[in-house]
Amino acid sequence: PATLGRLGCLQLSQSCDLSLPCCADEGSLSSTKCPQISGVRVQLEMQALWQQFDQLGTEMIVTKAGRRMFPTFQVRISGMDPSAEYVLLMDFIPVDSKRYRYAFHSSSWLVAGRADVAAPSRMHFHPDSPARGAQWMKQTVSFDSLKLTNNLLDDNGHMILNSMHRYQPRFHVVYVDPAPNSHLNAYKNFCSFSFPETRFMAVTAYQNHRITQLKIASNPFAKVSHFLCTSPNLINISVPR
Amino acid sequence: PATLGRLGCLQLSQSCDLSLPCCADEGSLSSTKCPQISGVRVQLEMQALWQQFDQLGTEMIVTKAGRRMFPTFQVRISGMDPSAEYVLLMDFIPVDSKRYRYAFHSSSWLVAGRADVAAPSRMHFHPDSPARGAQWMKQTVSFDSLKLTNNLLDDNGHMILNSMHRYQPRFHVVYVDPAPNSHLNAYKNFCSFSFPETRFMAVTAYQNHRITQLKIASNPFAKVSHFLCTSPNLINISVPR
DNA sequence: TGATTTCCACCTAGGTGATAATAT
DNA sequence: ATATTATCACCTAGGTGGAAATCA
Repeated sequence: PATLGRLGCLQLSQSCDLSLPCCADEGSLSSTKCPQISGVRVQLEMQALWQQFDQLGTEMIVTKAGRRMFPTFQVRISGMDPSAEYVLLMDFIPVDSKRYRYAFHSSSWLVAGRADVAAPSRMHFHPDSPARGAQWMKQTVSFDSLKLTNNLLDDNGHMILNSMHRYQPRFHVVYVDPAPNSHLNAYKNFCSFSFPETRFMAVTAYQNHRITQLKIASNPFAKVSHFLCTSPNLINISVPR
Repeated sequence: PATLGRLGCLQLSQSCDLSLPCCADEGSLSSTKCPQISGVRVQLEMQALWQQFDQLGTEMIVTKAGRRMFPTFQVRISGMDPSAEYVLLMDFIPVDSKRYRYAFHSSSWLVAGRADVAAPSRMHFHPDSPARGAQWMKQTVSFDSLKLTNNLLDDNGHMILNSMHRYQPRFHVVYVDPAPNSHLNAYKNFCSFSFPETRFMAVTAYQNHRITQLKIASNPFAKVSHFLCTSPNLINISVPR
């Protein structure tokens, strides 16, 4: 990420209001947005896989050193101004103010009290930022370099999350306005997208065995994946294309 | 590489005139260049290693599938306009019109006739192109994705070279002029750099054993490198930092 | 015979979940 | 008890030169 001074001051809400339907396109109020933003459309990649995880209750490992997400957050973008410059970012907002624990006997998540003090809120800039709309729309945009950590003092630019808390990934498209004083209407120059099926519980170790099995079956980096895919006693785990 | 239509038509010489000293900065005739180009300075990284290879007579493997260069061509750039947009590219020009063969008994290269028909001349765009000067100057620019092939019908965008021919890598900095009709003075909008110590012989298998040994000693991907670095009978091979 | 191709063992580099040890 | 940490074997992915086979 180069100097991003021209982005202005983005005002993003830091909580997910569940009383409103969490629609995939929060930027649909096109009349309030600049033309470089108003037409932007975003499609989640690997949606079937995300949904399969979501049905079981997605868990994402957080470690001190930082751990990648699986599935990886990937989107396909359309409707950008091909010659305009954009910055793409992600953040994670708490789904609620609760701390959870997993009840193995009932295989379900229970509320274990109020949320811990919020972890330092960070933005993850896609490393190709800034780039032109044509570049972003050319192919799938992948956040595979994004890593999750539970280290409050993390110095590697990873996303800091509280273990045993639920999070909603959020994706932002910011138009880099070359005009002077563009900060005066910065609110017109970005839009945000949330995909409910990408919500997850941050954990330091997997709790739900079925999540573990689906990770192994679908992540090529997880060990003995080839065997498990054809193992008869796990035949019920099917991995969507 | 995005659409590069604005680059105009570059006229680059396709031969290396050895009657002139092959200086590192061919773009020093600053009066004929635009301000975004005239100040550009380029420094070869790993120069000591390049020189060590050059003294032995550098060889680079070419394969049908494409092989990376070692050492990798890397440069540090200064003097760009931080906010101007540039494209960085490389090409390879024949050092002479000769075909060579290696005489093992004398451990030297002999002329084996006139050059074969020239391989299709290609440009390799640095994959980060186009980008602003600030981005390019921030850190070393590495062409580690560049691959060499001897396959005349290569379909992977690799650089096509004739085996047993000598080549001079060349590096180009192109200013992406946003002005209309910028093609009219495209010759002002780029500069080129050649580093004599990066010349090499394209081969399908190493000929000079000392080159093989230096590759093994200095390339972390070459096998048993750790052992060879400390092996007493190869103690004469020192790898510069 | 010299040059090229194919295949391979052996690396680097780094992403996995399992496990055992440790912390709270 | 429950949660976290460190370590590890085992993967993916891909860059090496060596050796044997093949080509011209």
